[in-house]
Amino acid sequence: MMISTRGRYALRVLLDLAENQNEGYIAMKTVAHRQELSLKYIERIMTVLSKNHYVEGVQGKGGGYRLAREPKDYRVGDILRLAEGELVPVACLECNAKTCKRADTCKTLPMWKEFHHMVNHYFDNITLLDLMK
Amino acid sequence: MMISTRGRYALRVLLDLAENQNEGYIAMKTVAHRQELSLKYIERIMTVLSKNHYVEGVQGKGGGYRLAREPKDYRVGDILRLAEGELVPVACLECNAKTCKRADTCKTLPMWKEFHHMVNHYFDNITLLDLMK
DNA sequence: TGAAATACCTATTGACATGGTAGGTAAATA
DNA sequence: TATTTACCTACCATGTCAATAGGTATTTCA
Repeated sequence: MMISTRGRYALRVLLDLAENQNEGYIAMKTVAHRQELSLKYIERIMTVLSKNHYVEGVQGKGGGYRLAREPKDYRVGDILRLAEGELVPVACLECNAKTCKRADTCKTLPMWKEFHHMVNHYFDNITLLDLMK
Repeated sequence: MMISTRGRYALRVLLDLAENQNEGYIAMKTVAHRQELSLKYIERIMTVLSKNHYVEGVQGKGGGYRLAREPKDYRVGDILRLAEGELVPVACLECNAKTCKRADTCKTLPMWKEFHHMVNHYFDNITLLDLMK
């Protein structure tokens, strides 16, 4: 599995925020209920999004999260990479993978590389706005 | 991670067999050494390939495996699906996943479906012969 | 005919990721 | 002051991955 719940839930929450943008700050309790997700789990995911300025959080009563930019300025690829770590479908391509000594002669590596590129390109060409339609 | 070692090793072994096709039956001991893979692990992978007639195995001294068809008749997608199980990048799409009750209204599902299709299409359009070049 | 080499079979294991849960603290509002 | 919220840290159950271990059955070759 390449896309886990972390990335998928992050996307769904952001999408929820996007669709209710006019409501201002939205409590995760509300989103959790609407999306039928665990509040605690969402909170963990939002921490990352908040620290990377994908959302703005306000504590206290009446607080919550809201998008930091326009839906059209969120690329799905960025969201997934942030939530999941890297969007790498094959271990050989991980950035911290010690270079395989067979890399020079490996007949499959080019295929994996092209695939990797295709995957990222696919998700980078979809925005939150696209998903709202 | 979507493509694990099982699929990648299966591919490498088949590719090795393809490139040494004229040698007849090739012992996995040889391939394991050439590819720097664990013999025991390869054996487990080959069992599946053998049962599905991707390779023909002969026991005993001088035995080994050989391809059952021409390299051009092996699709990478088929090999990966056989070794890995399914080639599904997102859990919602697994065939045994109980249908999500949000599926009808889910705004992300179409994206996952298209992605899933793209992934399979990509690997189904590559053959062993392509990789040999 | 016996030794060696091979595919084939079953069980086990350590490490790690996944998908959460639990239990709080800090800040803001009503 | 009570309540609501984001924010923080720790923990845990489960499953998958990537092998390893130890054998058996079959075939060839000397």
